Amino acid sequence: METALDQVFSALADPTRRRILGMLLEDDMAVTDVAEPFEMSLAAISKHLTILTRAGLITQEKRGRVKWCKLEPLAMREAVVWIESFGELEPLNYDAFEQFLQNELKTPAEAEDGS
Amino acid sequence: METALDQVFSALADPTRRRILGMLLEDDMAVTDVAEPFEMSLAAISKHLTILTRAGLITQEKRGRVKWCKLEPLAMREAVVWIESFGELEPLNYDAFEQFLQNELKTPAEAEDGS
DNA sequence: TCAATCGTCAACCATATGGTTGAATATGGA
DNA sequence: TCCATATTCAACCATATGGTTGACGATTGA
Repeated sequence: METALDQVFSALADPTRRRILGMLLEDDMAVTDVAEPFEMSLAAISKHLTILTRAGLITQEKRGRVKWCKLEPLAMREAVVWIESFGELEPLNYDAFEQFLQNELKTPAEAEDGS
Repeated sequence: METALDQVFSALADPTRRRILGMLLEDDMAVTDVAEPFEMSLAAISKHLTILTRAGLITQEKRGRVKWCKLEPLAMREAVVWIESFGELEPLNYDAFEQFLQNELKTPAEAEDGS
């Protein structure tokens, strides 16, 4: 079984996908616009976007005939946390971790004071 | 051309290699000893170690007939820096994260019932 | 000296990955 | 309605990846 971490790291291992993430930092984008600066087919970019979506690094929402891509930096932070503390995290419960991150992002103040 | 970042991220994308890195956190190890807990051939582990070496995540030094593997955590820094360059990444709430970790590190049963 | 140990190499295999092209499926707008 | 636009699908291709086995070279130690 492929873990979330596997998917995040292998998604980040491709320069095209990292460049796409960098573009999405500016703003949400339509698939066609994401593909525009690349010298490869739209279908190829579409596949890259699927990989980024499965890794949780972006989400895609279809409005009309346009599918908008949005950066989801949460997924990357999981990777950073692993790198920064991979020794201690050995038997990490990823479900609980995900919940922790979700909670923290949703209500930072509440998460801080534990209420 | 494969960048350093490509190599680090794709090296980290494999669970066997992440586990090896975790083992090397404890201490330097001989190739044979690295391979021991895995249910795969020594040759397979040797290949994984080559990949980790090319990514700069470990170094290998041969003393006598034993080749010692040493963790090189600085190589991961480049990856962290790339990820953190994403401005939208809110700084992690380390206090809350610490609490989460403490809870995680208890036995699974304890963590489950929250005691 | 000579067998045992350490680790890699070479050949091979199955599957994954990253790309292509052309057809198909919405949806929007005139 | 009908065409253009947005995106994916399907088939295909070349190469990469992660594993195997068996042979091999280097080194140790009895």
